[in-house]
Amino acid sequence: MPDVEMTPELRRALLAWYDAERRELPWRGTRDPYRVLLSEVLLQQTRVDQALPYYRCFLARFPTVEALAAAGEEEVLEVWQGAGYYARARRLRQLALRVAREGWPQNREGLLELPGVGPYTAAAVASIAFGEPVAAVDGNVRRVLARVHAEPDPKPAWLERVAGAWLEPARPGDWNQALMELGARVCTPRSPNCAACPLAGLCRARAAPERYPAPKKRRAVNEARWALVLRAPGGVVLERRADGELAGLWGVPMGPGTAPPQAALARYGAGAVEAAGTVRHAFSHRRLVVHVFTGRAARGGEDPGGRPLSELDRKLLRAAGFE
DNA sequence: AAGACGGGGGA
DNA sequence: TCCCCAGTCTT
Repeated sequence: MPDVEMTPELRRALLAWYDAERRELPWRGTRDPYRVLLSEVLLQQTRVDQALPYYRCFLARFPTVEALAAAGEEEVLEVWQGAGYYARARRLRQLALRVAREGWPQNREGLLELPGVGPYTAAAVASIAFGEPVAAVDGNVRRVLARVHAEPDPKPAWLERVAGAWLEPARPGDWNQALMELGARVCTPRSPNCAACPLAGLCRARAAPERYPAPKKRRAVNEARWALVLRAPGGVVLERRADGELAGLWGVPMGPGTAPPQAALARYGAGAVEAAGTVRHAFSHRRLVVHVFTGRAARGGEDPGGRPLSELDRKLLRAAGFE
């Protein structure tokens, strides 16, 4: 079957739908590459509603790319804490250092070289901030194109070709956002509202939209951990997590297994510890069951409010009686 | 090509 | 519960 052709009428219909129905978001209507980029990075694997407060706080704290470049990593994580995918924040700071030094790249190709900027973000920023006629394909666009073509397994090269053919070169930024907005508001993963869809007339998946794209299976792995919440003179014993999981954030001592080994207790100068229940926490591909233990340490200790913490560590502190 | 990386919300 | 999200980087 040939690709579905995007006609001028349908293009107008989608753009009209976008103009009328789009949400008013703080990053709409700006062409400042810093703001556009920040919104795109925040929206990587994150829903609009969740990203919104972070966008405001981040911009209030770091109004310009120069301000961000001047900040320390921990300052940046402080604002990002709770948003997840913390590598985004660290890469954004690296990006700022480079842009403050060398200036903004002027096209998709150049943006692609920046840390944390992949094919989607490069195309999104290039089209929205620079007006470059390039298609941005995210999860929403992927779903819309797969459904319109009844394509169960849309591959990147195929998406690139079809999205490029559909692009409205006169309004590339609006066109990309219109397609994404359609995916987010109408052509949703489950229960799409086909009756409200401006593209319904040409959609080949009308009979069974939820079959496209075919869901991929992933496995969840349960994992046992122990965690130590130790009261100490200065507050609670916290350490900075190394590279890997939750890298750069602070948290309570934690390790594999259902109880801390003696060596761990000795390391923090903790005597007897007491079981304080379990905390469950889901990561992308893992489900943690964390056995929490409380006790006292002779030295050390920090105020948890003064360090960037993940939601997991907040749960652990709550389980141990810290609010 | 596959795995790692957070957290939240909808069904 | 399970699934997915305005993805990117590393093996």
